[in-house]
Amino acid sequence: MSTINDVAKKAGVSVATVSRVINGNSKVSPETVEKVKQAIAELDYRPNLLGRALRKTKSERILVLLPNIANPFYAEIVKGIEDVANKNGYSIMLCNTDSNQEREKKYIKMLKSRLADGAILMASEMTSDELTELAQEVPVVQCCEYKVGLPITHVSIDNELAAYKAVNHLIGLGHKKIAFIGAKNQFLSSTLRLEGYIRALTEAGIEYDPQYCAYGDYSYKSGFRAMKQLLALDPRPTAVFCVSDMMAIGAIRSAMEENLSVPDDLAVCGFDNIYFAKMFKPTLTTISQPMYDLGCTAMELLLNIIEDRDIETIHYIMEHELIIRESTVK
Amino acid sequence: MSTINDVAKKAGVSVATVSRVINGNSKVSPETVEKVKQAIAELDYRPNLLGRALRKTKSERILVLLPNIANPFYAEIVKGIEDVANKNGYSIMLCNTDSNQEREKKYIKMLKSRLADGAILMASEMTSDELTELAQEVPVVQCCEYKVGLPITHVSIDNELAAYKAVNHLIGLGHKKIAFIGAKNQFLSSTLRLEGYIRALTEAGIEYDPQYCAYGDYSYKSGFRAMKQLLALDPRPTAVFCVSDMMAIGAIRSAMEENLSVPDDLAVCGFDNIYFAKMFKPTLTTISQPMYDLGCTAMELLLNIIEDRDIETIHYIMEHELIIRESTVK
DNA sequence: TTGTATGCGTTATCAG
DNA sequence: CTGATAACGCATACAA
Repeated sequence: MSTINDVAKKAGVSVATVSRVINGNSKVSPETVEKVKQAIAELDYRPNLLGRALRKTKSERILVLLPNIANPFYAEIVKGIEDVANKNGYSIMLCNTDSNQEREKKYIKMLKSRLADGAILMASEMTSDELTELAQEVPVVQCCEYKVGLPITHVSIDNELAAYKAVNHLIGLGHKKIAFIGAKNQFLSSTLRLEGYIRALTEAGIEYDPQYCAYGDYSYKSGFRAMKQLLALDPRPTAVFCVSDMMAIGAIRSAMEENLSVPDDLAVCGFDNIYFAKMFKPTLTTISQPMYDLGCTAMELLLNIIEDRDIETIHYIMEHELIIRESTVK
Repeated sequence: MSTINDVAKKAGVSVATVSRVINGNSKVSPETVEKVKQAIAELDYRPNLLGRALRKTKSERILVLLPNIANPFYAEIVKGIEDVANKNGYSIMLCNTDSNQEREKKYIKMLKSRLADGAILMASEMTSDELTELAQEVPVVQCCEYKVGLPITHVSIDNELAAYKAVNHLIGLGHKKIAFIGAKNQFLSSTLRLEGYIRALTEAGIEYDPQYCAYGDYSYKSGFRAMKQLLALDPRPTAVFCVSDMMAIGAIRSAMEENLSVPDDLAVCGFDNIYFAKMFKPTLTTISQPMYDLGCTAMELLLNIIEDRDIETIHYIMEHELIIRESTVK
């Protein structure tokens, strides 16, 4: 591995000149440029990014922390992040936390030690205090999940309203016994989606009954199990709103096992609009989050913070959409 | 952001001593240790990883290049990689190349500039020459996809045999007109799976007919389209072997649109055993690759290279399994 | 046991 | 336009 020194020697110039040629922001005579470029080519020299980042205290790199790369929902967001990042000369590196606090801590440590210029956090497991402290020290944007009242820029959708609309759709179809499959965790979206569910019921004069609420962890299996439990209820629910598409698909398979037809015996609504939602039979009614745009926006906000710094905290709410398909309507 | 110098001053010792306390491999008196630890805590000091890596020419970091994080197949491999890496004190960072040569180059550049100690490559777009040169310079292991005859350690399954077994299964069910949905790209697995398909046909005395072969890009949509095309053939195929589960699912939906029943009118076999394969109706017959173990093994081989170096090139073939489900057998 | 000095590979400042 | 040199933050050989 050759260094800038080797190049300088070979070209018969100083390292400063080599650096100038590489970075191209000062005047260097055409002949010297030629000599240096030749030497670089011959030695197959590439600047050491560690040295450069150390010197410039800037790495042109962004960390993206996410709980689970297997979730297609995040994959689409990441695409948006990457496109904006690359357009602006940044590279992004994905950090799979597996919802594991220890792993997340390790990546946060890298971030704090300037391995990257900033980070986008999805579904972070950190406490409010930790987050606040982190955001003071390093450019950070939260995407999708966030905590209320923190001085941290975030982008998300209106989860309460989205759930409200989904459940209203089911009510509009004439359903009275509408179940809910949610998630029991520290995430704000979980609370908000439950609240939206309750508000829609209440406004329609339907009593909210916790018995008709079951909880999972967003996965197919947990949705399957939750639905099993709900279908044992008497009277059986005729519709269910799930806070993730994966759980909704699990719920449908659960109903199928009981020889119930979807949507005739059970209407199912999901959340996220992952692309499997339309590959499925029946195709899935769901809330579509603008995943790609969420990613783009998060990255743009982060760039603002990185480049300006003392910009004010922004809470950005993006539009969602109820997509009606076969799982609720024939 | 405080540095080792700040800590040294605050504790009234030299930076060397601070460094010793942090790394804990030399003798330091208990009292000094205490003083230093106190200073570190008060300043909330964390070593700058760039400086450290630059000095040690070792980063304890691994890059994983993959073409598409949205593909659940890779997600599972990554889990294996991460588990082994973490167990050995390494962190891994995911680089999504999007099958884009330019993006891949950028990440390779980071690797070469010692931002990481090594890399695991999945479905690399690099040429044989580029790969060979890279492997000479940096610890590298290829996972799943590789090129024959290169001096680069890799781990994969026997793709030819797997395809052979899958097609043999279809033949065993009595099918004669067996179609193939493959992928036209530079990857060895594409060629090998086609070869396995041909060998199975030939051994069974069925003539190989290129007309019954269509090609896609592993995606749902491309599988859907390819099947449309094959179903227009006369006589219509009664079975199809697809080189990815996503394409197989697309093929099934295509058949459904033509009011064909799977497996009665068309038997479908996929490849990969992504977990959606068993969520689907009908559940999908497929080849299961040991994804998690592939990841673990790739990482272990990489660690060997990193820690020993002039170890010889290893070509590791792992076991696969034909999993028979509803899409081929009632 | 501790401190001094050097170098990892860059870029930036300051002379010339 | 170019060169010498300091500095980024850290770890280590060598001295004390």
